[in-house]
Amino acid sequence: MNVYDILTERGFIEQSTHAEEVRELLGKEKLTFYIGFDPTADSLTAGGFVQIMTLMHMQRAGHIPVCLMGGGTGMIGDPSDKSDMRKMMTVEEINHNIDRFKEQFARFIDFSDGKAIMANNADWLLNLNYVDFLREVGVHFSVNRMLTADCYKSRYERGLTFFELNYMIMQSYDFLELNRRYGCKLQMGGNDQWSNIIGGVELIRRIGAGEAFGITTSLLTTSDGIKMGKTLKGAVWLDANKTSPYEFFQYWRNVDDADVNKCLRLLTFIPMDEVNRLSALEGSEINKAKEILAFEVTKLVHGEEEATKALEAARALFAGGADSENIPTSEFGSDLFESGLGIIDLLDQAKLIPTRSEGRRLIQQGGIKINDATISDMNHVVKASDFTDGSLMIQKGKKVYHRIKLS
RNA sequence: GGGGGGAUUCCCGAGUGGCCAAAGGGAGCAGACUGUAACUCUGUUAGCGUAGCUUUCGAAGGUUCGAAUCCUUCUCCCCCCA
Repeated sequence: MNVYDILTERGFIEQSTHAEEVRELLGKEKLTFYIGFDPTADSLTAGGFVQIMTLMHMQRAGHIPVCLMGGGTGMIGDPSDKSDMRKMMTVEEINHNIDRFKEQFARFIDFSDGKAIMANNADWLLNLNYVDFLREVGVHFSVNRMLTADCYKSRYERGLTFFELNYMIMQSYDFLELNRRYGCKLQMGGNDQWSNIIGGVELIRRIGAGEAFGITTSLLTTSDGIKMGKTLKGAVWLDANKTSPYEFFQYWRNVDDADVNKCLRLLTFIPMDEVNRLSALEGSEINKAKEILAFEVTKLVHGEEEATKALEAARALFAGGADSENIPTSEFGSDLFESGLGIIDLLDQAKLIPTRSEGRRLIQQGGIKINDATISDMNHVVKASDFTDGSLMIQKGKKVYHRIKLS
């Protein structure tokens, strides 16, 4: 099966510049293609994982992915989808982020024997000669046309700087440069990148550098069209230090019923007939599908061992399973509880609340339980005698469980 | 360069001397209902504490018993004209 068909079937593809031609090309030759990533944070997010899945599908089909780090474009910031200009990042921040990205990519993509390429557009963007660039590249862009692009349209009223207007040109130039360096013929990216991608495709074609294609993929949004991958703590990160495997697992375990199908298609390699069977489950049965979804995604990102731990912890907490070994836990010295520790202090020290006021609020509203008993007094004191076998369970709200162990 | 408008708590957006920690909506959190879902309803959303106190309305000063609201300077943004 042609990888284009696979991507279509799984719902990755949103738009293609030349659907039939690309499909044909992907079926008959080993194609070098690229996806760009802006190093705006020190870890990839759930949204970026869809792009990684795209890379993986393509690599499995024998094509050669180029992971382009936006070391140069990151210094500008993509104006699409941003209501205001993104804050400027320092070179140090950007380089640090790129290093983290590289580590993460290495977990998903095989870079051995030229099976994939890592590139950084800082290599060619930072030393561009302004006049040469304008003469070679700038002449091919019509400002009138650029302004009609969706990503700029929204900015037209709120203001768009020349600085940002150049983003599209730089990204287009990236494609040209990759085309020259590696014979890269295809650029993929999230659907919000459509304008920028067409820019590159047109540039290559106009300059006479041969054929070029673009494909955009589905964004990870909920059925309401809102971006997925956000939690109270911010984004869902792929970095285990920023989002623990358990939290990561729980995020997918809790997606809306309506989003199960999409997540299974985009975030796992589960065969489509199985995906369809799972997402067709009704009522509480669909929880099985969610569990599989959470397990599979966590396995891809954090490995099977961590996924199993997360699954067991979740089952222990929510389904009354026996093994509670993998539940999120903090250890405290037993001397802390000799004379008793205030409930607010405990929540605070276990990092379960951002402020003590939040803790009081939770208690007032009956959102805190210790060993299954609701705590209604905010002056409640937790004593050593509350521990069973040196362990105590705190429940915050309905879904957040945290165990305190004495050390 | 000239003229006009604006900057409010996570976001949007009211508020034009005390009744303002600041309306309303969004989003989040909690409770009820549930399937660790959705919907709906209720509560809640600066901090510390339960007496109240402290910090907050772009920044710094000033007027006043008292300012997010008035004055001065500054920074940034938008619009119109050139």
